[in-house]
Amino acid sequence: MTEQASPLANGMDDSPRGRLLAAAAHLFRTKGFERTTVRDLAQAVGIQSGSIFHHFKSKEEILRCVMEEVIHFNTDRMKAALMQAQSPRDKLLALIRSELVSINGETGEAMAVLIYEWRSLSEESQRFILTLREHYEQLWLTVLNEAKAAGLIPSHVDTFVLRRFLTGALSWSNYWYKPNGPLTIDQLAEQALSLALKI
Amino acid sequence: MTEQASPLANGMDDSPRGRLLAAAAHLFRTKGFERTTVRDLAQAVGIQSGSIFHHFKSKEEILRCVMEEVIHFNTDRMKAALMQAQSPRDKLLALIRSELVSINGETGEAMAVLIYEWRSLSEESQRFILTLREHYEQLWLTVLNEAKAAGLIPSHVDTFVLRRFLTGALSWSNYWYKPNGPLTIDQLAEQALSLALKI
DNA sequence: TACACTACCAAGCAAGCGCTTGGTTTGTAA
DNA sequence: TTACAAACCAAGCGCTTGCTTGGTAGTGTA
Repeated sequence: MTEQASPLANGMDDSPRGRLLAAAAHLFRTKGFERTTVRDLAQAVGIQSGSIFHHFKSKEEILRCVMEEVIHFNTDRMKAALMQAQSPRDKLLALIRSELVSINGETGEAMAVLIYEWRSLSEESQRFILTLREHYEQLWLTVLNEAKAAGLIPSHVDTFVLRRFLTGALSWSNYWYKPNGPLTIDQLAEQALSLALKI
Repeated sequence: MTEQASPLANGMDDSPRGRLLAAAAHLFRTKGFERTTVRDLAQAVGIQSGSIFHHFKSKEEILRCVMEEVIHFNTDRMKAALMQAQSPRDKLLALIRSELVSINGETGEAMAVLIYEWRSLSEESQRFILTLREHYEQLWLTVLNEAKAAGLIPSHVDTFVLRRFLTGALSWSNYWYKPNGPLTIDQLAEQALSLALKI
């Protein structure tokens, strides 16, 4: 019977831990992980820097948690979007739209952290996060292969390569797309779909 | 009468300064700018950390010089490639090929630094580097618009958006493409061209 | 009332950081 | 041989970093 209005569900709620994660996503995105100090983070939520370590055992654990939360949340969102779609074309549009919303919507900062702060994770954390991403990527490949089987993608196009092109193209939108600009997310998704399909 | 075999011409030659820039490109790429210390850099070229500041006045200046060198070198390469091409299709392929070589060839590490270490530049350096990039981007837009006029790109596709999709798609290859893998740069360029064109 | 638990503060430690300083070596050329 | 600049070393300064420590206020439970 619990209500959850927060964009990141159980992960970034109004608890002290949740507020720390939300502030971390913002600071890691704008300043970068290395340039963000635990003192910056503490100031952002109004506590002393030492108090952070009551909630997380290290600065790196905060980074890992931000990434973990955003993967879980956006994988769920993508699955939900996929369930609403029937045709291969609609399914692919759903994936593209979903990923663009992840990148440019409320979870955009955390997504940018996931994509661009990878190096700052320990090797152990990298392996952990990678296993979470694999499931997400499998959904993409399945839909792309369906679209190819349906003749929407030319036979000479490699779907692995296509997915990687799309990963780059869509994630890059984080650097230039302005939600309040002349282009809506839906229009952007249509442009991306016409990039992926030959029709 | 001077001969230049070095990939980065006058910028990253065998001078102490050139060796520092080459080592910096490698370290900034693999560890990130912030995680790379001047002591790391000094060790890589076999000098004391303090001696670095005989060649550069700050660590940030080293980053700026790496970016400056790689832009100059790759803009020149792209112009040369463009001169060899005639048709709009060949021109676009030349641009794509040239950018993929920049990203995955000898200048790959420096290109990755240019793309992903942007935030570590001072605002003043950002403005400076941005003016260098503008010329490069103008070449791209001209060719894309020619291709659109020739009917190679559908009229509903925005060439600004297309260029940004391509920027992301091509630069992302730095993260996954393996030069010694099953795919050659030329094959990758063909896949990217078939992404951009509807033919 | 006693106990346990969460959340936090105030203070500071050990290590690492970019960078400076004063002086020494090395190569070049008159 | 002398002169001079480029290249470099050895030492360390002042500061910031992530994190630790010992203790306290507030809240819920028995």
